[in-house]
This record gives sequence, C-alpha cells and structure tokens, in this order.
Amino acid sequence: MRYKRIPDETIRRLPIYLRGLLFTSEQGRQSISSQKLADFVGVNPWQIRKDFSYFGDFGTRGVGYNIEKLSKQIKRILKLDVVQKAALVGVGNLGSAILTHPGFGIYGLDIAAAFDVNPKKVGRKIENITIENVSKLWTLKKRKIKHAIIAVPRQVAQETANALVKAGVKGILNFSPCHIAVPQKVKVITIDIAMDLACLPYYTPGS
Amino acid sequence: MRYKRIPDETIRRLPIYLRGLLFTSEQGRQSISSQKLADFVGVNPWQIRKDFSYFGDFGTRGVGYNIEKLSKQIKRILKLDVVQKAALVGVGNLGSAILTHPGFGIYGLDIAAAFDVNPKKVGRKIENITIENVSKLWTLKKRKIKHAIIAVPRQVAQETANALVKAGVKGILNFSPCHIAVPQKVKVITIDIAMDLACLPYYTPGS
DNA sequence: TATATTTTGTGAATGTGAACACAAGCACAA
DNA sequence: TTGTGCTTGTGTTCACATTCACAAAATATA
Repeated sequence: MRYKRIPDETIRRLPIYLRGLLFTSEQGRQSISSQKLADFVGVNPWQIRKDFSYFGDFGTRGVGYNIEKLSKQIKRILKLDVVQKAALVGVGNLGSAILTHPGFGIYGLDIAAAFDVNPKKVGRKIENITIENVSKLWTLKKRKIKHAIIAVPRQVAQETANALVKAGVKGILNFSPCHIAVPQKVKVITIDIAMDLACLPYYTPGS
Repeated sequence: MRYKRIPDETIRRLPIYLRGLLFTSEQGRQSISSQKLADFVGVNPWQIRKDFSYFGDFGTRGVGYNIEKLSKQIKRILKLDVVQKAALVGVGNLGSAILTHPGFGIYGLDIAAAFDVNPKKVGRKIENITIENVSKLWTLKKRKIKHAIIAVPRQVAQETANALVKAGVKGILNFSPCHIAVPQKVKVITIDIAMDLACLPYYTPGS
C-alpha cells in the first residue's frame, strides 16, 4: 500500500491529525496509539491507521506512532515544513477576525499581507501587518506570496480573484458566499459560514 | 427515484443551489435550466439534475426548473421554511464578525442571542443583539433556541458545548479548532478556518 | 399535425472512500 | 527462548457518490 496515491479525503484529515499530534506532544508524550488519537480528534481508529498507511510505516506494533516523526511527515506532505505565506484581501469584520486569529501559526502559516479598498483603512496596522491598497495586489508576485484569502463582499469577489490570479496566486481560500471562476491550475476552497449553519436544522429533530 | 433517501452530499449542496436560485430570481427569471444553474454555482449539470431527482419532479422538460417552486422545496427539506434561531457564544473578533455577517438572512437564519464571559462586553449591543452573560445560557431552553455557534477559545470549547447541550441545544456550529464530544443525538459541524488554509499548499504547484 | 429542438429524469457503470477483521510484528516478562 | 498482550498494517467487503448516456417529455415552428 506504500506507494499508492493519497486520497483527497485523507489529505483533508491530515491537518486534523496534525493538530491533535501537536497538542498531545505538548503533554510530554512521545508516541500515541491510533485508539488514543482517535478519541482525541474524533475519527475512527481504523480510519486513522488506513490514512497513515498511505505514506509509509510510522507506527510500531504494540506501541503506537512516534509523534515527532509522524508530525514531520504530515507537514512535509502538506508542504507545511516551510513557512507558507498568505495574503488577506478585505479587512472588514471577517477579515480583521482572520488577521487576529491565532491558530494559523501551528500549521506554519503566515498571513504576511493585507489589502483593502477603503482609503481610511489603508496604512492602519493590525497585528504588525500594515494594510495596503488593493491596487497594490500585483506586488504579490515579486513577494512570492502564492496563497490568498478573500474576505470581500460577494459583488467584488470575482474581480478580486481575477486580480489575485493575475498576481500569480495559486491557491485561494474564499469566504465570499459565491462561486468564483479561475483557471484550472488555481485551487479554490470556498467557505460560506452561513451555508454550514443552514445545514444544521436538517439534522436536528423537532422543527 | 422519487422516494429514495436524500444522500448527505446532496444535502450539503442544497444551500449552494438555494443561494444560486435566490440570486438569479433577483434578476427577474422565472425558471432556469440545469446548465445555467451549473455555470452559476460551479457544479456539473448532471449532478444538479440527479440531486433534484431525489425529491420529486420540479423541472419541465425543454424549459428548466421553476425557481420559486424549487427554492420553496429546498427550504422545506432543510427546514428553512420557518425562521431558525441560533445563539452565538463568544463575542471576540470572530464572534463579532459572525454577528455582523450579512448572509444568514437569505437562509432564514436569525442570530437571536449572543453570550460572552467578559463582564465588560455583557450589556453591549451589536446589531440589535444585547450581549448576555454566559451564565444565562440555560435560558435558551425556554427561548426555544435549538442551534448555537461556538466561537470561544479552544480551552473552553468543550465546557461551552456541555452547557449548550444541557440547555437543550440540538445543533452546534463549532469554530474552535478542536473536536468536541456530545451526545449522539446532537449534531456538530466543526469549521477550523486555519485548517482549510493548511490544505491549500498541497494543491498548489511549486513549494 | 408533424418535426425539430431543448432539457429533464434516471438506470447503469464507474469510481471512491469507509468499515471491518485479522494476520503480522513488537515489547516485555518469565 | 518462549509466551502473552497489545497495536499496527492491509486485503476485502460494503456502501455511497459521481459520471455518463439516452429515452421521455415539453415546447416551438412550420
């Protein structure tokens, strides 16, 4: 099984495992069993073992997985072994929350730039990041920033994406509640927080 | 096919369709073809048709789907045909962003209450919602609020969830970056915005 | 009425991931 | 060295979701 392609669903779960491993290593552990990790992150043990089996042998039978070795490998697969810079476009309420959000750090993610249209916001500093004018988006190319977060109103999301693609951005995390079209080589992940809430009533009994 | 159970993945896509339908109906259309809707929301047309086929005949061959009828049916399935109230716990940066977020409205969602531990925040008003003390969470039961959004620090996410469950909450949207354990009957959807960003580098070529 | 055109609805094929059970392997103790 | 207990690794089975292709149905046109 060692040389098979890693399924997308497994990739999606890797950050969950990584988070869990980092938090448990804080507690002084050196290794952890699939069962223990499962309890902690809320995924079945056999699912965890299968996922890990896609990229080599990390466990020791009878003992568990070496936390240090495993986290390093997961980081390498996700390309998080080097600091990954990202730019934020749109410093409204949601944008500000993202800028101040702790928790990007543990994945080696660094929000390294922020942009907004509002001239009043440009120049202001949030968390050591100086907000720049959106007209300066093209500078991302020479700054070698390949990832961006879109947190602008729906109406301007597509044009923002266009500008980002033109600036050489390869991956976009889109918080605007709409589909945005990009060239095939660019990866977009869209999150609509209202949409996720909208699914809840379906699953909750009694009206 | 009319009486088959609706797959989970279809349910997850229904809000996307609903969003698309509502925005296109603003443009004065009465009906829309699966092809047109597909272009708009970024899902394949045959996927759309299959999804709709799980719950009855809404399209007219040669014409398309009646937007009005279809949206109503989707809302009914998702139980969004009545206003669904939700409570927010944790009015920090992210919590405030959620409170002021437009876009819950179109799904008939109403953030009807907000709670925080910080006494300085309690009593303040944001978007017509007066922030209450978390010790008042138990009042959710008699207020018949069955959904909640958790936007508190990771360390207190589990105890917050416990309090919510005790208060009769049946569905939780969790923004804290951790797994929270709840009774089986309670549905939890966890969103970790850092995690989604962490997946991007894997898909973007060149480091 | 007949014919062309459009678009839905769906059975079947294909692909993908989850669940399971158990053999293989390691550690530790006697 | 042998046995016991624990945990991984994986082949297999099963369930679900996506994709495809085409018949059926409605409309428009002549």
